[in-house]
Amino acid sequence: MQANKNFSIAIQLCVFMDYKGQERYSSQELSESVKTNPVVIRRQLAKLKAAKIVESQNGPNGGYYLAKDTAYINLWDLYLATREGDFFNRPKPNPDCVVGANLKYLVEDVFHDAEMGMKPELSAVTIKDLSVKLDNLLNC
Amino acid sequence: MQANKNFSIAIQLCVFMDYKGQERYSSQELSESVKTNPVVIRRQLAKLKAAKIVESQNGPNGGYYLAKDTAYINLWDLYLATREGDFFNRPKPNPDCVVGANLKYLVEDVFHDAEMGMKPELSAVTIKDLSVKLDNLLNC
DNA sequence: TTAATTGTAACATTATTAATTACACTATTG
DNA sequence: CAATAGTGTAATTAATAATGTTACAATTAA
Repeated sequence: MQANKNFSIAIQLCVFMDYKGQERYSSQELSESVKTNPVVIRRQLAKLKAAKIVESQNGPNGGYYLAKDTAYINLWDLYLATREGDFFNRPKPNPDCVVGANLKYLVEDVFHDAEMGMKPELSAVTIKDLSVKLDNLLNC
Repeated sequence: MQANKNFSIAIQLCVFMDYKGQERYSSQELSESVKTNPVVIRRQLAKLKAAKIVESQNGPNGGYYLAKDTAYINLWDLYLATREGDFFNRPKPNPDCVVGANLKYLVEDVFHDAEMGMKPELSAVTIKDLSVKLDNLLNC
């Protein structure tokens, strides 16, 4: 269950689109950056579109592009856009065991709080920050 | 890759051992609580043993037991004990793409910080807290 | 000495994830 | 307005990862 691999892929796609200065990117181009299939990328981008982080244009010369200034796209935005299901997985509730039956209720608050504990750290970093960092990295 | 399901299982095992007041628990008993195979449980418990959270005794009437007062076992302890690999998964570095090749370096700091952002929340909750909460839940 | 237990490796199975194929839909361009 | 290059997404297949199982050695209590 590497659901959160999609989070990293989303980051990579956004940094890629920011760093290269093109107007639009086809799912084919983007898939080469991540080394995967264009359809996989389109599925990821569908989530980012739903979160208003990217937009797309159909037809020839179409493709994807960032919907706003990358100084206003932070990693928490991408985290939420790609998040799915529960943050921490749990075994299925077990009705034959008082603990197994109720674990969900015991941990739901603290799991939620733990997840929210990441928000300040992830919010503090934007795609632009990462592009700049990449630039510095390459000029050394 | 739901590696963190093991975290929930570890919590369940510890609460189970605290809540029921037995001296020892066989992997068989514990596996029934989680509805899994005893060997799976022994593998989890091996990690908790390495972290000095549980101990075990071989032979007849042997089994597992908590190594210390549950007021001194918190969820961050269990998180660390069951943690494996990277917190956020990433696609494999792609040498053919400047972004894909360097993503790791771009995100390692913020991913680490995000993970540490959970520490205060998880440290604040002990196994004893959860046992008490379970008790309250059942007496309503 | 027997039986009940942990410890762990090797293997099998299942479930999840990712890749692929296929094709409808859209929009640009000649 | 036809051809083309793209997105959108469903259905299927393949690959991978997670989990479960078997087997057996080591340990220890009775």
